[in-house]
Amino acid sequence: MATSEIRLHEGELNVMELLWSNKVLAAKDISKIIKEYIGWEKNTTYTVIKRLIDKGAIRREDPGFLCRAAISKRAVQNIETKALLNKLYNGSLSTFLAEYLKNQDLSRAEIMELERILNDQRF
Amino acid sequence: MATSEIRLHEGELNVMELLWSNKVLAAKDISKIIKEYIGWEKNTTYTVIKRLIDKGAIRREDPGFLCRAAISKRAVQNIETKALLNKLYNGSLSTFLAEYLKNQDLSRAEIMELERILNDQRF
DNA sequence: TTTCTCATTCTATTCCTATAGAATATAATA
DNA sequence: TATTATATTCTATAGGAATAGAATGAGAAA
Repeated sequence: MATSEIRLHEGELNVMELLWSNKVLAAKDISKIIKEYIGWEKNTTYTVIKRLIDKGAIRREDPGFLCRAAISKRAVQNIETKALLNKLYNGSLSTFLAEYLKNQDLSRAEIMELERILNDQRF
Repeated sequence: MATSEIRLHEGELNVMELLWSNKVLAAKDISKIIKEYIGWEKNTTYTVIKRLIDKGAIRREDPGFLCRAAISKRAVQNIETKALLNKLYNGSLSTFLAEYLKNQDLSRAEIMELERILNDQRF
């Protein structure tokens, strides 16, 4: 169903991030920006935009070849996060967190920050 | 440098999971097990094993075409997790957690479980 | 309206993944 | 040892991703 299955790759996210921060952008402007920041030739960007339209991640509006995100960053985060949890952590956030803490080792301040985040959530 | 860059895909993880739970397995046995559980033809499994050897994720020992994981599950978890955090959460676990809590909504019990995990870490 | 420039689309290459058939080598057995 | 079965390697197809050159179309300027 619609947005629920859209997986985005690194390259595609370059474009989507732009659209998430700017409501609407013309394809030509996207290609200019990406040329400047990432170095892609304009054609590369157009190809990626096309793929994103095909995937349903971008809506095209004419005239002007305006692009608008058709999927929110939040949705993409959910999809990708779920994918990672399923792939390596039994689908479980607790497992994820426990492993993460074991593997990295966070400063006391960082841990407190996480606790604060959890607390905020509590109510 | 060595294991630090190894990205593994769904299909490859099927094989790695087996090696992470069983120290050593002969390629032929892996292919039997995967045939049974996932349905891949043996050749498919051999191809994937080969790729994993090339990538440095599996070490082959002969005679017997024995396979042994050359990268730990923990390392793979780290790599993939870091990739996700960079990709969508500014590389930050706090951002990740905050967003996750906003997006899903966990039961009080689940949140307490997370707090417990954080506390355990504290010392 | 001709020319030029920029925007857009088409086509193509390389590489990786998924998948497996065909071929060969090796081991088991008759 | 000749035969059969199983293990292993080789080769191949389709499809997706990254990347961009070439061709075309449309608007601006002369």
